[in-house]
Amino acid sequence: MNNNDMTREEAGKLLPPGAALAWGLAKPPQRGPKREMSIDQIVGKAVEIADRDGLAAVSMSRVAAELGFTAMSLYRYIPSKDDLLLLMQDKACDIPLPPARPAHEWREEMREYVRGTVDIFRAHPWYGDIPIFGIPISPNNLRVVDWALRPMRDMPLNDYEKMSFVLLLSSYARSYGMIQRDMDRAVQAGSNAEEFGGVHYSAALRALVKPEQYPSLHPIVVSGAYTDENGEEKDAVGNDMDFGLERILDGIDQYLHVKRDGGAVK
Amino acid sequence: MNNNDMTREEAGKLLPPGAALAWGLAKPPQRGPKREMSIDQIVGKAVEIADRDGLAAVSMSRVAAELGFTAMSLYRYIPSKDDLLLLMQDKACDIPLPPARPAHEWREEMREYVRGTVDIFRAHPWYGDIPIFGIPISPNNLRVVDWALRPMRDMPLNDYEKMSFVLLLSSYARSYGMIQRDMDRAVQAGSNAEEFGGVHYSAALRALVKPEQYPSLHPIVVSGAYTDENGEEKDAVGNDMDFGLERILDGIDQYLHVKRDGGAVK
DNA sequence: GATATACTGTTTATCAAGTAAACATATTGG
DNA sequence: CCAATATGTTTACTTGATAAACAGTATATC
Repeated sequence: MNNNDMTREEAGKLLPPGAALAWGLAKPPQRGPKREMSIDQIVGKAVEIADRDGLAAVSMSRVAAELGFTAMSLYRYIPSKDDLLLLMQDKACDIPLPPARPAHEWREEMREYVRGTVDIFRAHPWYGDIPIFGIPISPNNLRVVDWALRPMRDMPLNDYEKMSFVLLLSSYARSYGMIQRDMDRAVQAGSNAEEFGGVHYSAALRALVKPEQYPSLHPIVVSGAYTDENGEEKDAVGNDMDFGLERILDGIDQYLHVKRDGGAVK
Repeated sequence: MNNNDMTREEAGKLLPPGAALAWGLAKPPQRGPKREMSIDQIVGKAVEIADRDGLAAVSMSRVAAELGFTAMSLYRYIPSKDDLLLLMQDKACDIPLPPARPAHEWREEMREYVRGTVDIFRAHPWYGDIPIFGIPISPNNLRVVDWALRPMRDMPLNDYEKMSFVLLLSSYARSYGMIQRDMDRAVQAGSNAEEFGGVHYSAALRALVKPEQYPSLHPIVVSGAYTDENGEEKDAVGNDMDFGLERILDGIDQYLHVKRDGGAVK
């Protein structure tokens, strides 16, 4: 099928409106009064509010109010709140990427990708709260996917294998990003009030997680490793994120060897 | 600190109300009229609604109405909607676990865990839509964590290493579960209406994802692997989920070897 | 057994949020 | 110049969570 000669306008119609906006597929209006806002401005303010007060604080009225307009005015720019969320998500992905590395440094390049992704979750704690609608389809989000693929450009892998590795890395990055975010929050809240989750939970869980029902989990709850008290002393092998990540990289590495040498392992 | 002699009641006070309910930490009322509902019944109905019409369809009024009561009556049982969501999540984790395997079959046991987790996402497509509040603290959810730990019971790993491996497996399972869910949806929607995402997007993305801006992603979009058209023909190495999973298992395996043999690889 | 108490489910009432529709006003292509 | 098309605002509707007051009911206690 020859879809390659589809115009950007046509493409815009196939995408959800928010995605079309993110791609800049919107004919600038020819008549009518000058616009007093811009999509960038709106999304920027929304991100600002979410950074400050969380995603739940982002309402159409709040965003509009902080820009000095009424809620309904936003709908002249963005057709729905879901679209605003998509645009926020894409904005959070608008980060500078480090330069490419030589092919043999693929492990380090993958590490950079995972760190960079985790950093998005830390920089914008609300990022992980946006419901996932499906595969990424917005421009900056796709640049991040492209980044994930970059270290594999010279690997003898087919497209599905590459996508599988992207999934491996990105799902780990997401989960770790969320954990990291929660830990950031705990630190912040812990300094202010002693009211935070983890510590309280660990006492409760020790009373509830019985060895009979939870034979494998029990010792880990008792030791405090489950609720992650004393969060630092585990840095023997590198930090927590790196440990899991290196296992993934080892798994990838091994596959490459097997595929090249036909079964033998390094 | 000697937290072990905390009573279940005391523990309940430290947990969010929803979690306390999930653990059954609620003194049955001594006076007043007989209760006409039960928590199980409410949560069951909420799950039923979510299974049928999605998480957004679960409102206090809808749940109450389908049980023949008013919205406010639910608050006599569950203090807030967030608590209801936690209970739903826990209920979805109430699944039968396969019997333990001998230690040397740890790979298969981990596979079973990942498959089982993915199946939760498929059985309850709303499961992944529930916002994550932190680490699991409800009983069935923790049984699943215990399951994940089971294959590691005899491994020479410290608690943090075990938790890292759990994170590795569970984050992969979550991401793959969500993808699988979306694919299930696409199949369902595709048969009814041709209106579904993936296929439409792929045409649009081919027009937008230019090789200059997306050098690594472009070929994959063009081939259709990104939007996952022709979802089957990639079964050369086993199915899609297994491929990534085997890399994780290889990574774990290798670590075990290195740790035992002090650096050498199998 | 009477009654105060602690419950039950209901009714009524807020409040917030998303968004449709109608409106007055501002630009600009023809 | 003016019809057409925008813009931002006002008004209004809907849905959802949940607080508060209420009327009826079972039990503990006297």
